[in-house]
Amino acid sequence: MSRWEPGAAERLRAAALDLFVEHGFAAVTVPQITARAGLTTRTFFRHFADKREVLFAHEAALPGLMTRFFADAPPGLTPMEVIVEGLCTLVAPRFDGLKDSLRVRRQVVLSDEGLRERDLRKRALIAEAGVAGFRDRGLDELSATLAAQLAATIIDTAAHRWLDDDTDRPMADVIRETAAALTGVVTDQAGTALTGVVTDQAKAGA
Amino acid sequence: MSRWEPGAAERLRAAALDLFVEHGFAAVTVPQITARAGLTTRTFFRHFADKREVLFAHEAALPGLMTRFFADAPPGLTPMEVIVEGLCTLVAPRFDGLKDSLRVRRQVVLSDEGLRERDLRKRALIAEAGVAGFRDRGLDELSATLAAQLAATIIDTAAHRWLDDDTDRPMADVIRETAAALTGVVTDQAGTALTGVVTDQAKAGA
DNA sequence: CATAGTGATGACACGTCATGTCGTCAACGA
DNA sequence: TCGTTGACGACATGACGTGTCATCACTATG
Repeated sequence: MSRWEPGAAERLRAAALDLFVEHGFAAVTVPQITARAGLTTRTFFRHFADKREVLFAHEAALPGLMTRFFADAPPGLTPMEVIVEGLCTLVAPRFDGLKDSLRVRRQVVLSDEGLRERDLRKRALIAEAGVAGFRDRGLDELSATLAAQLAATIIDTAAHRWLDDDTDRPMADVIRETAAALTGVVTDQAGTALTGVVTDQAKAGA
Repeated sequence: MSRWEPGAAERLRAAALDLFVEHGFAAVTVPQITARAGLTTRTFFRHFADKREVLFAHEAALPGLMTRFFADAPPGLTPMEVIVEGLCTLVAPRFDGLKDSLRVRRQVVLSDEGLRERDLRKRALIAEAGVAGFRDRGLDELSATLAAQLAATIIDTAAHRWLDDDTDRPMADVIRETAAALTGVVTDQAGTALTGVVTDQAKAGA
């Protein structure tokens, strides 16, 4: 038997999320969180760098996965194909089936400026990881940077659309639809052939 | 004669930048800044919401300008044309001729996690403003969101490339080049005009 | 000239965040 | 058995950020 109850980090995370939903992020103090989890303030900062991080630690592994997936994707795929495949493979499974809890988390994040900032930093870390992957594929620095930014834009936009959607559409579909729409905007087909193109691609993908 | 020396905000900004360059952002305290500017701590927070904001307040007007420019651009232009014209008109003049001071500022921002976060938040505010403009142009919500994200990606990437460039190339040129490269990545011409390597690999794979 | 209002600043107090340091105690291995 | 490791508690500290009130030049109005 251990001297302390196990799972300190997870208890802190759960306690923090509950309190954030109940009182709002800014109104909750770290001592309140640790009191509910049965720990001390100092222990909170041993597990999380700051009060915000408790809402983002769960996705710490994503950047590394992105780099490897982009770098190892079959040669011959276009950048957009690599992006869509990578996001559907790595990201979509982290969304499907978790819509309710992710909606709660998003509401908390959007309610606080500081949390929005941290959210954007996490997205930027994913993009930086993507740059490394595309560089390993042989893309020049500029193309790799832009491709990684596009990936970040697609996952971000798709995530919001998926969370706003009330059907059970799988995240991978939304990702493909968003990528197609982005191609349309860049090539100036915005709104013209959009609907038809998207459904065809979505059906092909499913 | 005034009771206090005029230009309190500008004095604070200059003092802060000097100290940040000299000691690093984290090592500088607000009382140090205000002491150099001949003011009190409380006055600093009357002019800037927090310690980071002193490095970003100068671009507070950009989002509003972006919204109006995008919304008022001549009808018939494609989204990418609107983006490039808007950025060249509104943003490029804020760069040309200021390369040295902007390089100093970038170095400070990149040296601190918190400043990077704030930087990303400012970019996101520009993107949000862009969405409003494209919506006013008649684009659907998804296309407007993606177009605004593309604009943010282009300005961000172009700014870094311009700062890394040692020639006197005007910012507008870099913006156009970056936009063209982005179109190339999306339509899979990445490297065609740049290296030629990737295209060969793609053709071999396909 | 007198008076009241406005607005930027100084002065002070306070709560929270974040970190450094040291002590405690269980678990583990030689 | 004994030393090491690692998670946590306890305490102290400094900086951040905010609320509140007083001060004093400037301005408008009569």
